[in-house]
Amino acid sequence: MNTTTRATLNDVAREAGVSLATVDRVLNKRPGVHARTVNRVADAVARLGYRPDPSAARLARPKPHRVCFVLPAGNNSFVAMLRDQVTDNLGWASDHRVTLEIAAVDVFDPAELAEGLRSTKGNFDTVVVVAHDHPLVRAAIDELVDAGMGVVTLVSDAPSSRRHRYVGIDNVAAGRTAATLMGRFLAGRPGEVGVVAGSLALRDHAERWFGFGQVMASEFLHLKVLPPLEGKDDSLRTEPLMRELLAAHPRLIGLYSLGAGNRGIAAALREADRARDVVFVAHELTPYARRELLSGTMDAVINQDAGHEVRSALRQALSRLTREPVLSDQERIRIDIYVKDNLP
Amino acid sequence: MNTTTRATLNDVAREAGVSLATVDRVLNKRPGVHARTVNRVADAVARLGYRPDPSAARLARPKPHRVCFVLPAGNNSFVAMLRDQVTDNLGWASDHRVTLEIAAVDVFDPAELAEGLRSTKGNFDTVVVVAHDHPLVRAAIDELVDAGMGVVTLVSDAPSSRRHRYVGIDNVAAGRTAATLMGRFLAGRPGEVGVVAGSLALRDHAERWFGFGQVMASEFLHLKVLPPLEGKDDSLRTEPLMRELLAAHPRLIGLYSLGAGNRGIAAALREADRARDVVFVAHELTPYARRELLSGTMDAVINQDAGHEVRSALRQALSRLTREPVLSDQERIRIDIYVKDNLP
DNA sequence: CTGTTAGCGCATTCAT
DNA sequence: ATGAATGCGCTAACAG
Repeated sequence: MNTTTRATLNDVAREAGVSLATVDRVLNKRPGVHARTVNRVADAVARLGYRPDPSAARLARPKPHRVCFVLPAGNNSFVAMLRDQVTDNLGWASDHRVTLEIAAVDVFDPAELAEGLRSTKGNFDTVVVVAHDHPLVRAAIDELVDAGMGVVTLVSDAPSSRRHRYVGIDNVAAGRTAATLMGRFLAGRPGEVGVVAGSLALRDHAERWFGFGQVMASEFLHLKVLPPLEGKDDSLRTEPLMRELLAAHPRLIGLYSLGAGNRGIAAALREADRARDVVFVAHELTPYARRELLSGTMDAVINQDAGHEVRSALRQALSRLTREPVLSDQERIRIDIYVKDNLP
Repeated sequence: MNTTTRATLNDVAREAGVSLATVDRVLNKRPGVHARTVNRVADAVARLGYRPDPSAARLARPKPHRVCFVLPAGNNSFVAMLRDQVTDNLGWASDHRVTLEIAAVDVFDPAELAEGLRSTKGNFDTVVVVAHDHPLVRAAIDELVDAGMGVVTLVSDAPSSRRHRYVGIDNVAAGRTAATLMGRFLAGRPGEVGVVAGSLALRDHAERWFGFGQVMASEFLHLKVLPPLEGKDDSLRTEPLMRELLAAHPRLIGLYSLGAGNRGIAAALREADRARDVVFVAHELTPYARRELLSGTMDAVINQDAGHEVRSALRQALSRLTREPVLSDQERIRIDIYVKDNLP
């Protein structure tokens, strides 16, 4: 079970018959080393099973890695949770010789996001961004990558950009999960199911809707899914929309809210006195959602753990810089299901 | 957002007007320092907001911390997952100057567990144990604690012992969660619900049963919960039990398996051709449970993440040794719910 | 009771 | 193209 004492850089140097500095050059792929020497060192590394000691590496590193979180501006609860998680990790970051900064941009404006991203160029080693799958944003991301920076997308991906990692959930699967819960909680009752999104132009929202529709159409044919409403993730807009929906659809027995703005939805449900009757499935376990789960207005919440996401983004950002390995198992972001009984 | 450059031990020494060694003595609570000096140093630490650099500390530490995992013997799938997770973390451990060892003992025999625990005394700094809430085991744990070792209970706790931490889920809440899923999936259908445990003498099993009963009795009065069967977590024993149960109860429409031995249960359900009809809720997302979820035999699985548990136990074990802070948020083990759509 | 000193393993000048 | 030397912040052995 024990690993015998690790080989050090010095061991490798001796084994390869070269000096410390040379080994360092080949390990960090710096130029100016003869090909023959490179091989010699590589062999020695392999023979000794050398792995750099991360503690020593950190200690010796003269300047910190700089990472910037580019997060949506505004007072959305989930975004607030992300922001809090970043500040909660300041100590950890400092222990690992990394400095953290947060920038806020308007997510619904791709040009501004792109601009915000570009402005980090040269000032950071890595940027972690809640992206938006839009040409301007993709271009900005690729520009940073070309400049040698690390780019990690968080929560919302830009898959066709050249970002190094995406940290977040599979939103299609999340939509499917919501559908399964909806269908099973409704257990055979026929009727209509409403869907409220923030904006279907947002890739994650579109994906959730897609997954939801997939399962509803194949497994719960007795339920009629209504066309999605778009409330811009804003309670002030979702509330009237929801009020109309309820008035127009007396047979509505289920509601899937795949974005934010849930306070408005809950308010309309209560006003119509249908909060208990309608099965309400939403996303993100905010303090507010927690209360609604306990009150019985919400029946299930699909969640992505903001803390886990921020830590994972940090670990992956670092691993690119230090080539420390990551345990892929630990970095997989789960699709959490919460009901009133398993709240953390 | 940035932390200014951290104060070092040397800064503290200078600020307090003493030497490095004295500061070290104070910080590590070693004896032989005048009370006045202790205060001087403490003040300097506070004034400078000093936090030790964990990398430097690890690098300088001459010998590794030794931690021993005392896990149940046998071929239970969940225990196999725990074991695998320990070996998966060997690299991490080595990076943190800790050595890992695994010992296997028979969980169902408290005397053997106690003996196994005692045998680690002096050979390890910390032991992580899947405990058993039994007087002999509690005594053995307390003995290790008295000897200055760290003790972390994993998955199964011994609450009245003096263990430093418990890493695992709230099993009462897990039972309640199972009941809510059962009740809602059954959605008003009246009938009987069976319960299969490993042994109600095991505290975690008893707690799950308790939580399950709580919710069933208060929220789903149309469902009749049958007395629990005990299958020793063994498919060879659960299968015949289950076969009898099905024969005796044609109105059985739900089954909660709160321990292991699920293969036997599924086999009996299939044999009686009632796998699709009975709502089957079980624990632990083993490779086997995964398949049954996809096949539709199992309807939901309550899980505790073995990887998360092992890493958390490790971090907490280390934090006691190095007094590095832990993010409590990160150490909370979630009660995961899996359906066929959100499988990792 | 308190101070001095020598590394831990690596990154990085500065020489050669 | 390669090597020697210095120091990161801390622990622990050794001197006073």
